[in-house]
Amino acid sequence: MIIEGDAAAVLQTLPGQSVQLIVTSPPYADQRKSTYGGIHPNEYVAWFMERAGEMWPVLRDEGTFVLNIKEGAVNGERHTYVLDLIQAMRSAGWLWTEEFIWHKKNSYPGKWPNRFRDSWERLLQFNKQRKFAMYQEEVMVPVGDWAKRRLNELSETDLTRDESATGNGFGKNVSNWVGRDLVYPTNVLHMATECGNRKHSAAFPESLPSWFIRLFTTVGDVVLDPFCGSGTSVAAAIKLNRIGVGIDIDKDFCHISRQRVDAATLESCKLSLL
Amino acid sequence: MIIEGDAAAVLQTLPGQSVQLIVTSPPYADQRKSTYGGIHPNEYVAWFMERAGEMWPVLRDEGTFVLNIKEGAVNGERHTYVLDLIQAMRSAGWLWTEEFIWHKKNSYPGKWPNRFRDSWERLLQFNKQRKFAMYQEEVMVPVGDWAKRRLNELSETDLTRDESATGNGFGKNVSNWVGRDLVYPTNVLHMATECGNRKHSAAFPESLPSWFIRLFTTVGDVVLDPFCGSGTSVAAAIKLNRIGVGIDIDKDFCHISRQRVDAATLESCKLSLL
DNA sequence: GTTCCGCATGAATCGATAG
DNA sequence: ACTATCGATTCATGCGGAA
Repeated sequence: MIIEGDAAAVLQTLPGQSVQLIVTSPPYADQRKSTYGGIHPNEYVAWFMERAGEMWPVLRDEGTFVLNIKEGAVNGERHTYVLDLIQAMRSAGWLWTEEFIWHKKNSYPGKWPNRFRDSWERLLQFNKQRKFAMYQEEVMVPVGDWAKRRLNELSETDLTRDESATGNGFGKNVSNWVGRDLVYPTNVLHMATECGNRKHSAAFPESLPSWFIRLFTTVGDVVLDPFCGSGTSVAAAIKLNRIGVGIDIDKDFCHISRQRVDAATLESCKLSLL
Repeated sequence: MIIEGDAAAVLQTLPGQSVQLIVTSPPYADQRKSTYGGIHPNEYVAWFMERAGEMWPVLRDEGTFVLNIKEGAVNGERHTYVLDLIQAMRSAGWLWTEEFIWHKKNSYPGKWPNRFRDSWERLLQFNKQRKFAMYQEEVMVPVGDWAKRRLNELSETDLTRDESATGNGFGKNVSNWVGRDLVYPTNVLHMATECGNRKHSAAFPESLPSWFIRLFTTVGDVVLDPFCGSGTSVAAAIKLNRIGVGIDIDKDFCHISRQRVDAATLESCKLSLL
């Protein structure tokens, strides 16, 4: 279900304790001006906390809030509004459980005299209480793929400089996994951004919300994205047989989202027949 | 050179404006109690800032301070002392230029009910002013395989995209790209942790300080590690023909460091004969 | 049906120029 | 002096058409 409107208002219409997972990538400060009007970094925390306050009653006590965000560079310095945001969330009662790293393999190109390309984003996990639902087995990784991916990275990057340490550490580590089928992942996720022919400004890849949906919800749970954009998270939820709810203030985005959601629903129907 | 003592005191004995790069992995809060006495997270910022204040006059104006740190989990939550530390550094006049991510490829296995293995650490870059020394070419990495195809015959896209400029950009572009086999890295570093043959309980791999030493200094510059532990950074500096200075409060660590430094110096001497 | 190749496009950032 | 706009720089990916 896609609802058009400001999350601050729409959230008040949702029933309390109904959502198991909020996973969202809100407009970053001073970004996406064309679609969201661009919130100034200095006003961003107040803007966000107003909406986070409405999310609290909607989220189930054992639910989880995953926030994808990254601060930009201003006057040669990283802006601190994300740090302020974490502190503000804690002051409001949220627990800052974890910070995952999304390593974007295809980051935006460019060259500057004082800085390299920004190739990662934060995935902040907040909870209402220390005990929350987590299904770790759902995101386990086949050991074969794990090893293959690591070896790929080895050849691609400057890891060759790390010969001695890599040789010892990696080899030793591999021997630990021999004989196992599945291993638990870490808090570093490697995924490429979507920069294909979609109309919308490329959000995160569907595999990202999909990962957190499998980790923090089970079939039939409600997944909410209060800034759903083109509906990536909602479509991911539906494909995983969760109930996806998306909110966006932009009419065109809502239209795109509904099309994606319908396509995902249809796909789920077909799969259920097999 | 390895100096035994508390960094707060020893730093006062170093000449001003003498250090081009400070790269260090200080004792983490509430960690390594057996060796450093363990600073409580709530006292950590004050403890650190006292020493950072002594680093300021020692560091050259165009120099850089790279800090390797990661907060642990306390009562199911990530502690916020690193966030507080960044804010405190900025209040003291330091510029928070960048946050690199060190992705530890071979973090130790382990399982917790509410958390995956922590596989990354922060590398905070601070500067005294916006203009600082940076030698980006020294850390370039091999280009991806995609380049071979594309550069065989330069596509029209590159031409048209550069046409939007003044028109002479294209010719420049060709000369820059043809035959290129190296590209600039990103702010995500993939390096394995060093396996624990060292006495130091949290040693980072030598490739890590080595990378920053090549990036932020040139031959003959002074590199300082005020919490040098087993001397990894100092040895790395010497192998790169920089002047390495290490400080540590622990006598045994200083002993180990001196042995490593001597070995590195001897190696440099041998190499210079070739 | 595979594989290969051309191609557009990104949550970017800085410095210079213009108002 | 300070803000707003614009040009320049650059790398990895997935899509669609072609071999």
